[in-house]
Order: sequence, then C-alpha cells, then structure tokens
Amino acid sequence: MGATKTDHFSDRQNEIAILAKAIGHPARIAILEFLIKSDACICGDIVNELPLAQPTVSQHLKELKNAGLIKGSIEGNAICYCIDEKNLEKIKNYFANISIKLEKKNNKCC
Amino acid sequence: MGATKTDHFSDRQNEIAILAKAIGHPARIAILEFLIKSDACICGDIVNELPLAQPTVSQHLKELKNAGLIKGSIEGNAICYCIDEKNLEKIKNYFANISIKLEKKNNKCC
DNA sequence: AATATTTATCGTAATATTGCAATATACAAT
DNA sequence: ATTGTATATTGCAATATTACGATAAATATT
Repeated sequence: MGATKTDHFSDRQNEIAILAKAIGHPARIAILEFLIKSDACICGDIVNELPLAQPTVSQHLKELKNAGLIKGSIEGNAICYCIDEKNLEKIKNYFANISIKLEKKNNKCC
Repeated sequence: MGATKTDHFSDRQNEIAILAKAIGHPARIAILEFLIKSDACICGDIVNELPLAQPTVSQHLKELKNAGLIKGSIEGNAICYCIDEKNLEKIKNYFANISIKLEKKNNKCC
C-alpha cells in the first residue's frame, strides 16, 4: 500500500486533486505568482527568483507543466514559461461553484 | 534534505500551499464534496461513502481539520464534521484574484 | 457492569516528494 | 571546433504521504 487509490474516485475529483496538488507547494506558488506578475514571459529568471537550486526549480517547473498549469516554449537558447490559463480557470471555477453551493445551503451545520 | 523549505517563502505563499495541498487528494475532495452536498455530517457516513478503510478516512479528516477546511464537533457518540467556510473562501478569493490579474495582463505570452 | 458502536491512534509497509550535486543536452557566440 | 550559457536528467539521501490492521478511548445501550 501507500499509493493513492486513484481509480476509486471520479475523473473530476482526480483532475481537481492533481491541479490542487501541483499548486500545493510554496515554491510552485512562487513560480506561478512570478509568471503572473512579470510582464514578459521572462525565461530563465525563475531560477534566480527562487531560493532553490536550478535542478530543483526545473523539477517544480516540470510538475507544473505536467499538471497543465504552465507551458514552455523554446526561445533560442532559453525556454520561455508562461501560465496556461485554462486550468487555472478550471480550478477558479471549481472553488467559485463550491462557494455558491455553500451560500445556498447556508451551512447550517453543527 | 527532502523537507520543504518553508521558511524561504512568504507566509501567504505557505498558507495557500497548505490549503491547496490538503485539497490535493481525491479522497479529501470527495469528503469536502460530500459535506457540501449532504445535510448530514456524521463521520460514520463519510466512512461509508468512501472506498477507504476507517483509519484512512480518519487520517484524511484530520488533515482537512489541520488545514482548517473542516471542523468537527462531538455529537453524542459520534462526531459531526462540517465545512469551515473561511478557508474555502480564502482559496476561492486567491484564484479569483489570479484570474483578474491574468485578464488585465491579457496574457500576451509566447 | 458488560457489550456494542463510533472514532482516534499506533505501528508499519509501500510509495511519493523534496532537494541537490553531478552530469547531460542543446543552442549561442567566439 | 571550442567555449559559454541555459535547462533537463540522473542518482540518491532525507523526509512525507498513503493505506490499513490492530488496538485504544469514549460514549451508548442493554
């Protein structure tokens, strides 16, 4: 045992879980925020911005890419990463919907 | 090595990371959705709903509680868990703000 | 009091994540 | 072609997560 029982849950639940998990690390949040904040999709400056070694940053970038939260394109020598809006919208909408449902229920719990 | 370098990132980044990480597992998403959907909030019902053993569910509930996403109150013999709205609002707003920032930028990237 | 019910905790195995040094790869510039 | 620069991959150690059987703790019921 030890591995998540992915196939016992719905596709949607797994999809949101993958997105949330990818976001669930301060370094990856810092990367996302840096990409959102900076004007151009500045390429390699992410490594300089973070308090982590280059291989570690590269790994976090890979995870964000796998989750579909960023995309990278080759720009000569360097690689240009930027936000992949679609999945950020997806998770935004997920929480927005939860919020609406909670309001309707009035959360009259315990 | 192996532990997250928490203190190299901002409080806010760590806070959101903790919330996202707690949500980043399909079982915990299923728990949250069950609590949002159903009127009941008894722990035992959650255990029946999920395809996991009781100790595993208990552990997931504990993590959600630690992250401040649910709260539990003793109800006689049983324990009643329910959504703690405040932190769900917090993460909702976080993604809503990102979305607004991305719109303003027009994401004119690569 | 004895028993049943409900939830938490302990212990442990399997697996995953985090972080980095060393190294590889790929393009730039000389 | 050689050198420099930027990023990825490999390999590995440290730590964390996931899952569950066994058991404990706490209340309910008889």
